[in-house]
Amino acid sequence: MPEMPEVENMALGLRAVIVGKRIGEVRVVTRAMIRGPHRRQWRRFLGELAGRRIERVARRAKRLILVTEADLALVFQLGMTGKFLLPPGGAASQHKHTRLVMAFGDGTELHFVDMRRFGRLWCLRDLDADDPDAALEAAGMTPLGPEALRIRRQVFGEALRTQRPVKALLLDQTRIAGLGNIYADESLWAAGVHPARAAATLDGEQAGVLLRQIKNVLRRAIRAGGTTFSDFRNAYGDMGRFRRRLKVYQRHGEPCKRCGATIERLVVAGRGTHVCPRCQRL
DNA sequence: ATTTCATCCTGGAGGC
DNA sequence: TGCCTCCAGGATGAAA
Repeated sequence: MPEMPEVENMALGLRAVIVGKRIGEVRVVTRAMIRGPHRRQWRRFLGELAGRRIERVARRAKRLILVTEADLALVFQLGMTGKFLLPPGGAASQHKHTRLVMAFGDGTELHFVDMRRFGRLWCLRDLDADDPDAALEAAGMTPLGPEALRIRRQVFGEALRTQRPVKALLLDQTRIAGLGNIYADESLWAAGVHPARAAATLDGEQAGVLLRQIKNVLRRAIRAGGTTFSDFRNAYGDMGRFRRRLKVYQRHGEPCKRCGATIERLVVAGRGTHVCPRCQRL
């Protein structure tokens, strides 16, 4: 389940390898993943990529963006299991769940692999890589809130003015963009806030602590290479190292690392939620 | 308008 | 062993 730290690590890995490469052919294996205004003409759009160089690899929240010459852009929304692989054997090692193959002029290949097919690819033109939001919205993508690592305290406070559970707010990409289920649970534990608590009941100090912990958890997860549960790998196939640093996620039945109470699992905002009943009071 | 819920999809887990 | 059912989980669009 790639969240922002996983996508950031994918972007880092890809950037080092594919920026400057010239695209040869793009083969779409699963065309149902194609979105955007050029959906009907996807074959033509992908044909236009041929011969162009990759200029940038960018990230916006959980979306990974490849920008080519002439400002053509491929925006990947990775869903549950989407990932990129740079198979050393090229086409010979195509994976069962490969959905798209980008072949480069030098003979290497980039594979997009997505077992559960929740991943989407938006094809769009005229993307300003320094400020992609306008183009993303024009293409029909859901508008995103501020990046979780960049959101300012006051904006976060305004987002909290709702009776929804605070966890639902953290998962709402239109209010704060980048968190998913793992890092929402981890941030709430670090801040000592119960996920089911109505967001608006946090006072100013608690809101500040929560935001600091969100940024802290995300930064540490990025540095650790992300979290691997079943499926995440970076472009080289390596697993993330953050899993053993997790304090609550998927640790139900085990002791809290802060107080020793038994971690519980419940459902909040329709999602499996992990909480220390002693450290995180309602 | 705001919030919840079903849907998509597959592999793995658990029941019998 | 093997078949069956159930479930996770991000984003979306429909329903409440």
